[in-house]
Amino acid sequence: MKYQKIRGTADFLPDETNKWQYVENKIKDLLKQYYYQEIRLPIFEQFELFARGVGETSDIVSKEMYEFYDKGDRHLALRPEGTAGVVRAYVENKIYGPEYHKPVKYYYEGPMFRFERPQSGRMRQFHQIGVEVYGSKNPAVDVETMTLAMEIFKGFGIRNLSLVINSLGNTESRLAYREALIEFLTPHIDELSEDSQERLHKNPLRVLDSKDKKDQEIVKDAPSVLDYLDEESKAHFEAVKEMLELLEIPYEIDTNMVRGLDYYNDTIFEVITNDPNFGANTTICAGGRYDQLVEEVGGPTTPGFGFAIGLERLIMLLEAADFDFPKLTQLDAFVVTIGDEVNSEALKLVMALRKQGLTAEREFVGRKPGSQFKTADRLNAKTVFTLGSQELEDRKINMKLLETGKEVSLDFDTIYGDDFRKIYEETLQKLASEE
RNA sequence: GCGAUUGUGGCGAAGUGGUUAACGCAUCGGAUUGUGGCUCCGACAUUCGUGGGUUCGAUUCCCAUCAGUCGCCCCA
Repeated sequence: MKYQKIRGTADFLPDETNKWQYVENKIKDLLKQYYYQEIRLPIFEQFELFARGVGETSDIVSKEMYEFYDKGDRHLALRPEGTAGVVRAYVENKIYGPEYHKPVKYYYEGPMFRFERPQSGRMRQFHQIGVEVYGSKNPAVDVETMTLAMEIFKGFGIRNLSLVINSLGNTESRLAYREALIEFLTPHIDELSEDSQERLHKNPLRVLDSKDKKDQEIVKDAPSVLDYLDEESKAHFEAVKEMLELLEIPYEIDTNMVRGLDYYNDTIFEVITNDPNFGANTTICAGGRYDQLVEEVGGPTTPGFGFAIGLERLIMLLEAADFDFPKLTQLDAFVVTIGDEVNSEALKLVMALRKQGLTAEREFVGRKPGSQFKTADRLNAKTVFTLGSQELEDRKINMKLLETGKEVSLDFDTIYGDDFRKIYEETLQKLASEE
């Protein structure tokens, strides 16, 4: 094979896109109810935006970004996540201005890029749908947004969902906690896994969610972030919990849950499923509050809250659960052709059917009638119109309902008439009710 | 970046250091000059991911490379 797709990318053939369209549409419908509006942004941005926004030390920036210089020697990167770009657009377009109703609620959808080792549910080009809310520190924003995340998954009938929350507090308290954590872990350094030993000084919070059994054992007794929150953060977290209870949304607190991206503060959350079809606990959605990022990117102090859903993972989950994706395309009519001499009339016929709003396809390659019927069957066509030289001569054609095998003869004049759509529907009814 | 594993027609899958590379599905043709889901017959890989090496001979052994899958790291 001469050319093959780049590692970690995927071709989505119609069987797949059918599922994707269904899932995307369903999510977007729900987003509209929450008054989210779509924002579409470039796939590449200045490298610096991600470096500053996501955090220079994060793995995403330091080793997983697709970065390059264009012919104008600009240092660019393919977006590894959606939030930084949305924040940039928010600032650049001065959405913070008074004419925009606050909070501003945007959603985005599209491909993201990370140079990682491909694995199930993890591509180098992958897709996220995410939401961002700007301009309110109200804990109700946190709760509304987390609720939305949960509702999206519930809408697909996914069971065994849990909402896991935590609070990181503000910058100062996080620093204080970081110190305390290093102090706690240092005496155990020899017992920690190799990975965690490395993390200890680079990003000690990451030790908290190590998968290593021994690490987990040690970390169990580690100090909790929640004990380091200041009054404001504490009140905020309390309010969030109360509102979740008010809405009767079950949640768990995991004080060891942290974030890979550096910009979060206060509330962070994940939606986790332990659907038996899907293996172990899997995070399908993650997000939280980021009150410094807009300022970091050059705008006025503006609180933010958001989350992103990995679409590949969501669809994998649905497939594993044998989710019944409705077919988005249904062929109303298939035109069977017999003989070359009907070629032009078949074209005219199929166009006329489409003009009536019907979904129609015809035979193009001149196979034998039996095969054409088989195809019509396989394409799940409702009806078949059989066009041969006899029909051409008589100006009449048979319309057959595949389900029952019943046929009726129609004049060309009727089919080419302006109100054929109505006649078509009535004929369908009639054929279906016949013995 | 690390580790494991796999790579044979459109798909699934057997197989072997020597040459006719099973079989199933799908597809196409015929039995049945123009009507579907059954049956029967026939066709369909100058070739076993790619490149190199060992050998008289390699799809089979070795090396490299590309790709898939799974785990670690990381993350949605």
